[in-house]
Amino acid sequence: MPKGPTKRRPQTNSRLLDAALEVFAERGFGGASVSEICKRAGYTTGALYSNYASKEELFLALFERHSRALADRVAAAAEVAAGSPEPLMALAAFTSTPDDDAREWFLISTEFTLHAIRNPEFAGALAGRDAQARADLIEIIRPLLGVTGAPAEVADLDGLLRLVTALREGGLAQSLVEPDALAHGELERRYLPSILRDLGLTTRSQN
Amino acid sequence: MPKGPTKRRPQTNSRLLDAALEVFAERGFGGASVSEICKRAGYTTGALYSNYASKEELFLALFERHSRALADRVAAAAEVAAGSPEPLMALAAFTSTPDDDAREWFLISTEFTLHAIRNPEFAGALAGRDAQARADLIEIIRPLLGVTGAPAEVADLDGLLRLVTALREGGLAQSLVEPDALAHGELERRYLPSILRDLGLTTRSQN
DNA sequence: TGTACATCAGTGAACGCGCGTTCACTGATGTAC
DNA sequence: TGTACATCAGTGAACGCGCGTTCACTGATGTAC
Repeated sequence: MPKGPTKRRPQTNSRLLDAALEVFAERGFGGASVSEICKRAGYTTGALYSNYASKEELFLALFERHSRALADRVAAAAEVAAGSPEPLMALAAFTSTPDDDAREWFLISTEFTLHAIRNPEFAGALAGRDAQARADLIEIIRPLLGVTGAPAEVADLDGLLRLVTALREGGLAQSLVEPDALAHGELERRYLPSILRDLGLTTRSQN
Repeated sequence: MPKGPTKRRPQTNSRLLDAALEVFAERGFGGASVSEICKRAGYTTGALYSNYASKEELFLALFERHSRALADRVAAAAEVAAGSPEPLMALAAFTSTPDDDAREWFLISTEFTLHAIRNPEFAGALAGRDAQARADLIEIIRPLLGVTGAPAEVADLDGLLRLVTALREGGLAQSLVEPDALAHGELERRYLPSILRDLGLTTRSQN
């Protein structure tokens, strides 16, 4: 006599979320249909409503999972940055997504951003998550700067990370619209060094 | 016996486009309903189909009108920049939208971007328009640089304008999600001067 | 200037379709003995 | 270890609703005379 969730529940759940990611990315929240999501996940629509109260709740659950994935990437970035001669540039490059899921990652992130701008209650959640990600990155960066003697106290690192985020998202939009005109990460590679130099944050090397 | 479009046609058309702008911005393409657009414009749904073949054609017409508006802003920016001691910064600030329609402008632009990423045929149209806008801006910038003796030939102005665009769009996304955390145009004001200086493009003043 | 009337511009009811959601159900799960 | 059976997890048909689109129509427009 089962008393709690069974073993297959989490699997069903994650398949639904995988499918939701695909369909929301490809058609947008309004354009995505519940039945297409379920079909792609290999279930009937009832399965979705056995797991979530509504299409919007599924969307919010996807946001939660996406947020955990972001936190994982941030953590992974720590290791890469620590071993690099130019930790800030390494972080900027690594926090960017690998090329093959850049498209889906951008589409769903943008969907979250639009949802936030249209729904102030949700904006708080998105802002909080992004602030947390920046705070985690700062924890990584600060000691690296200390080690190399950069003037960590003058730098508004949070502002700098906002800049990197804007550059990444804005650049990605252009890259995805015109893949041949602008390579992924091109803007960061090209213009970030000027800024880091100007802020006195270039740490170990100088090219 | 009228033989072509009548006088009231263009007015109907522009009211439909006004309403479409509002509703597409607020609900997204998939979430916007044709009947809400028509109601807001003060017509019945038949009026829309007397002017456009489908919801998507209306969306594309809105894109065309938006593109003309962008060209107008670029032209207006020329005059402001010419009279400024720091023409590049003035351009960056002016090409940014006035605060009150920043939100709607961002939402609809993002809707266009998403549509482009999902529909390669449309991506060409969007890329072409943006390339034209950058080319027009370069026409404005180049003589200003010449006059002040900056090394215009070393600068990849098109790339620089891509950077400004990314900064504006990426910054706007953050400002609109968290209005109190980041002011409109803050990133440009704060970080562009470093880059211009680094590229040798600061022209008349230096603060 | 005024009227006739062909053409144009919107009306508004109706269309079928696919949407998000519900629910009575069947089969799977896994604990208790 | 095996069986009984309470609970859980999905099924799949059905729901009403609002969607995008169509079309026969009425009234507005504006040219011709």
